[in-house]
Amino acid sequence: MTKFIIVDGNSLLFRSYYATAYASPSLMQTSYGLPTNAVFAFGNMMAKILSSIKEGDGLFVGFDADGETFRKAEFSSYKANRKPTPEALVHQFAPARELLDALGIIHYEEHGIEADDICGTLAKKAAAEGYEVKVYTSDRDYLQLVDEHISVELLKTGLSDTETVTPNNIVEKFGFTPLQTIDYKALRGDTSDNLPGIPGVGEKTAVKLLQQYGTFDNILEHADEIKGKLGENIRNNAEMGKECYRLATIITDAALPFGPSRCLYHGYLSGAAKAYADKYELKTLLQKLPASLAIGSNEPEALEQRKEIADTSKKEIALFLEFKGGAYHKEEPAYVGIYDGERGYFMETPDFLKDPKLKEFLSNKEIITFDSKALTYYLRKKGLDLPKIKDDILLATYILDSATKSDSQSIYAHYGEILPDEPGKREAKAAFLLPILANKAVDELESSSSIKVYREIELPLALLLSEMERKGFPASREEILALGEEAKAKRDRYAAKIKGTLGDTNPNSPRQLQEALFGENGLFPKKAKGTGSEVLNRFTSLHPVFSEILGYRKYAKLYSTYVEGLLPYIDEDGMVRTYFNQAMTATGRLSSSSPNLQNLSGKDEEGAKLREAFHYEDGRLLLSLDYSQIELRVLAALSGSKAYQEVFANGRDIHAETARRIYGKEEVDHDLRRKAKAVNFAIIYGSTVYGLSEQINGSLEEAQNLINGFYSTYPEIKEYLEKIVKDATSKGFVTTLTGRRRYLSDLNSPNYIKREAARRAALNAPIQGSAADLLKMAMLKCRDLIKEHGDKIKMVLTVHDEIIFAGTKEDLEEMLPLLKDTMENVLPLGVPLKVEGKIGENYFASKE
DNA sequence: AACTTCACG
DNA sequence: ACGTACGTGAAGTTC
Repeated sequence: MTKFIIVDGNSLLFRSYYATAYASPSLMQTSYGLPTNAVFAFGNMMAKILSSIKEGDGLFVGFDADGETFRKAEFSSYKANRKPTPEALVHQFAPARELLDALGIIHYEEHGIEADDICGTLAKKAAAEGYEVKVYTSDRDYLQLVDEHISVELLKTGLSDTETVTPNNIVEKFGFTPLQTIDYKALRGDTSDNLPGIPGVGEKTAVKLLQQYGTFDNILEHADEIKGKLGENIRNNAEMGKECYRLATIITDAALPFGPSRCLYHGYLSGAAKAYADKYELKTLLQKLPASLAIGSNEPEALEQRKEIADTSKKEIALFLEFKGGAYHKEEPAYVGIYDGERGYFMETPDFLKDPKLKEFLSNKEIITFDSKALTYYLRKKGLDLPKIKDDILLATYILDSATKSDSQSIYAHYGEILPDEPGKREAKAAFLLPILANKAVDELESSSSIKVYREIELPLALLLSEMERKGFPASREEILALGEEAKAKRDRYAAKIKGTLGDTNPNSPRQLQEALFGENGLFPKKAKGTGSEVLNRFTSLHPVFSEILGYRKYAKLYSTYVEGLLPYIDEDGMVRTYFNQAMTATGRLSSSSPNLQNLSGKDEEGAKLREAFHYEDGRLLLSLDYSQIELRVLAALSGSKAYQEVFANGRDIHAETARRIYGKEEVDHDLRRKAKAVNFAIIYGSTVYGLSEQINGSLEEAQNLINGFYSTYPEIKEYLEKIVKDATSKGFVTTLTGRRRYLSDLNSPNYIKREAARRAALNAPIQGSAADLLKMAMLKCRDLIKEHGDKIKMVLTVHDEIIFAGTKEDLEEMLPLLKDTMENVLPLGVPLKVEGKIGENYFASKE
């Protein structure tokens, strides 16, 4: 029989605190002042539990997430008389969970469910699946779970010992059977939960009544037979007793996002445990942990170099490749690190690539990688078939926390591992650790309900992106060069004019410009600070130099960023190969770099000319499909505002319609529409009244009136935004449609500026992030659709709300309506999505 | 390395 | 009384 240990984390942590709080005159604490007495005792207890199990046994810790539970909702004084949790203990809540992470122990908590319900549900499930379950707790309510396959270890005060309760000894020890635990509580109540039970019924009377009548229900039925004050009390307090009965009943069918099989214990990483012990200065923790369950201290001599791929029967293997500067498009990795299920080793890249076993190796294995987009790009470049990718640590850690730094050093360090500097051994150890890290990361993804985004969106998307990167986006070197000559000439003409007014001032230097324009001896002393276009535009009527500087900037930007900057990236075959960064942004969007193809100018005449230079030479055309106002439609969906949704459902102009409703006019001119548009954007950016007033060049009062008007027109949006901030403040993160999270620790910052910035980010991230989710899902669906239709066209670029395809005119014309339909129906939102598309012979023409 | 500016959604 | 719209990347200057 396989063991399955379940721990009530809250119960153990409280006992740990009180067991040590009185014992030592002053609380244990770290050199930086954090109390650690509870985590110390908690850690010792967990070490003891670890010593009692072996690899493959079940081990799980459940916690209460917060005070808001259904019991509280049903019975307002539930646990109301509890003493407030000591502050020194509160500070140890997070470290206790961190300890479990460091030890590789699965734990879970969920808003609205108590630890009992989580543990109870898991205990019954595990027992049903044939595990021998043991539950550690100090709470006697758990005795109701006891059955043939579930025993309870009651923690004694002081934690020195536990009392084992089984079906065989429960009656002897307590006087009632497991299920009578609930009846007992209905009668006796529970002072610590503030449940009164039946007045006048104590331990003795409760046991006596249960022995006579069996159940609380039966007692009520025979209440008339019970004489005297006792009978009277029972009859008068039956309702309260029933209430207590309900509250004491542990839920054993809670909807948990995981099952027992996810809680099997696979050991702890020595590095992670050490990092934890160091951080909290727990000197004796490590020696108490059973060495037999330690993993990760791979012997350096085991990380050997090999000339050939080693034979292995294992289906899952790990590959780790690192490219200089992350430039996997052009660099060669010096070594390939391999973990084959038994050995961690490394090969020189040429040995790996020319190994006769490579093809078969890749086609038969499932690969765990650090960065599957880089790996698959490289394999494509080498003309190799792509393996099945099982896990990608870079993507997994990004989904777990979008703020994670994406370099291997930081990610391994997060799991307490340090990669050696020595080339070769570094790759070997990194590969060796990948399955362990993947296990942990996947567990965390499951408990944070983010496994779907990871498996169904990000992992498959990596493959699509690597293909897009590899194919490239077409650019004409000659045309860009010609554009550059023009831009350079215009830039220099402006430079000469500026020199006439400002002398040797470098127009590229904001500092020198500031001095020359607004300095003590400048043109307009102290008239403004900063020299951004916003500022300069305000002065254009006073002196020609302001427009000249703006002109200079425009052509300087065009020349340096879009001509000089871009040319080196145009490959021999006329393609530009960008990197789509998939683990970069805070909200879930992609970004593009080296070069950035997501910010090519395109708004004015010069931008048009630039975009015209992006085209094929072989007759293929481009098709651009973009979502119209996707973020505002997402807001309509998320907020549930019927009025806002209707505007889109009726195909109306959202800005004009918002203006009509705010101003209460049938006819709205351009200016009113412009202002309403600003409000719509202000809402999704979480902007303040002041911010909006700046944007519309109006008064604070006008801005306030606009916002008030917006909220009274769409009251659900106001409620939605308030709820976002409230939830984010208590939970510490916001989520998108797919459950993608963004953590915002600064929502509780004492610093006003940081707090407000976090509030705005909290308001925007679900909107921007959900739009990103939709686009990514649409990309995957479009790829599948293209495949179904014979792979005649290719996806080549994506820019936040747009996807660009390439192919012949005929093929694009055939696919356009299908792709448009796929994008518009990517997910039912309760508000229609609108996609506009056009085929053109260059990037500009496909957009106009 | 930090700051400023400006290109995009 | 604070300061002031979200998310990016690249280039140039200044420290």
